[in-house]
Amino acid sequence: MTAPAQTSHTKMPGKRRKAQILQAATELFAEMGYEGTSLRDVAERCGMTKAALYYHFADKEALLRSVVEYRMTRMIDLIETVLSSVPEDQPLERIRAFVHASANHIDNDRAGWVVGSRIFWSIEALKDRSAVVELRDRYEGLLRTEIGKGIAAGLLADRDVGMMSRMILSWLNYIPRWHRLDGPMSSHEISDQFLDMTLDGMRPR
Amino acid sequence: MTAPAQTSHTKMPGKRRKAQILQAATELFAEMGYEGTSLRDVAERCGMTKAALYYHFADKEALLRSVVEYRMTRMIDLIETVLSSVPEDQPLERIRAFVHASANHIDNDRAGWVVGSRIFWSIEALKDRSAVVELRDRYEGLLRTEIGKGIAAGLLADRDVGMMSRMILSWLNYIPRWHRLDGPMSSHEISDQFLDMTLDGMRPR
DNA sequence: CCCGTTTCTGACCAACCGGTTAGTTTACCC
DNA sequence: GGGTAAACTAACCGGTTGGTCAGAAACGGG
Repeated sequence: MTAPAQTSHTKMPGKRRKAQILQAATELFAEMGYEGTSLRDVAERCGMTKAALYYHFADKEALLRSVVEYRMTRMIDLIETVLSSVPEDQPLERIRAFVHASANHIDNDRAGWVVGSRIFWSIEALKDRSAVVELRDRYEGLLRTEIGKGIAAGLLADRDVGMMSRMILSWLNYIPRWHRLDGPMSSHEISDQFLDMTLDGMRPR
Repeated sequence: MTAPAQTSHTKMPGKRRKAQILQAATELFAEMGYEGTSLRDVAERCGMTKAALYYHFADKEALLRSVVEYRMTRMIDLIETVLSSVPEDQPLERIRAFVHASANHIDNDRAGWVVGSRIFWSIEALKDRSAVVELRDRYEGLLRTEIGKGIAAGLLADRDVGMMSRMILSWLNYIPRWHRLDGPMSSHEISDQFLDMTLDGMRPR
């Protein structure tokens, strides 16, 4: 439901055009699903022909991969930047920073989040996920590292790191499923509450 | 990767045929996605013609709705049965029973879970979700009720019931994303660990 | 044994899909 | 201002899609 974003009737430099295509594809994939989106739809939203898409991307799968890689890369960069401003020896604060940055990304680029976290992984027949797998591992690794440090420092209980990180990532990924952007709370606040609940537990302390 | 399930070359009574179609559609939707599954695929797996599907179901959307409604109804019945054998005044045990029953269902009918929890809700263009929405509300209501009782009894911290139930449901729904059925742990054990972690928190007690 | 109902088939439809090709327009550099 | 590379278009391809329809086969009760 975003603006058509068609800015001119003339040609565009490759970089800007590619970004525009990625944006349109992101929105459409999130809205209609991968198989539910036709390349004609994508082209039309960019104000050009389907054939022109094939000048920029090899095929539909490459477009999907590009969408996800682009978004994941930006998000990882952002999180690494944010983390670099939190002291190394405060893993709990670093975990909170990780969660906040992810939540902000959910609010700022919901379509991208949907494509990257739900759609991409539900295409069974997709070939060559390797690049995205690597990015996902790096993203999750950022969280796991801090959890490990938290356990070592005695700030977290000595449980399985994988289970702990999966728990955080699961409610993070679940947010767009029920949270409305026009609602009273931002994903940032929500993630804050979830993290407190996860750290302290549901039982009374 | 299940057997063709074609049992006879003759006709079938409506009830049995419908169940067979639902099973085939469930597996294919889970494997290939909704748009990625053609009605010809479904018909072929049932050993009949696509046209015959239209004798049993109005259209593709009705088939999807039936798949999800059928599965949700069975699951709710199962959970209500299980809950009826746990004392009313032990909400924490009842929450655990809810979680276990859901986890068992994830293991026993993974395809159904994928369709009902991931695929169905990601089809933006789907009309008339009302019946499934009602079933989902009833399912979630079972959990919320017990959480509310737990808070009232002082067994749970006085936090928002909605947030608490969403937290449990999020890691429950996230399990099929990373858990392999041939792995060392069952979803039952995993859900047990997650519930402990959710109740006690990640901080040392 | 016949008849009405249930269950199913085969052929067909318009629309749409991802992808290709041959050729055209635009931008930019010298 | 001519040439060259980047960016694009129009037309087309075989194949598939969800959905329809007229009629045939199997079934069950009388």
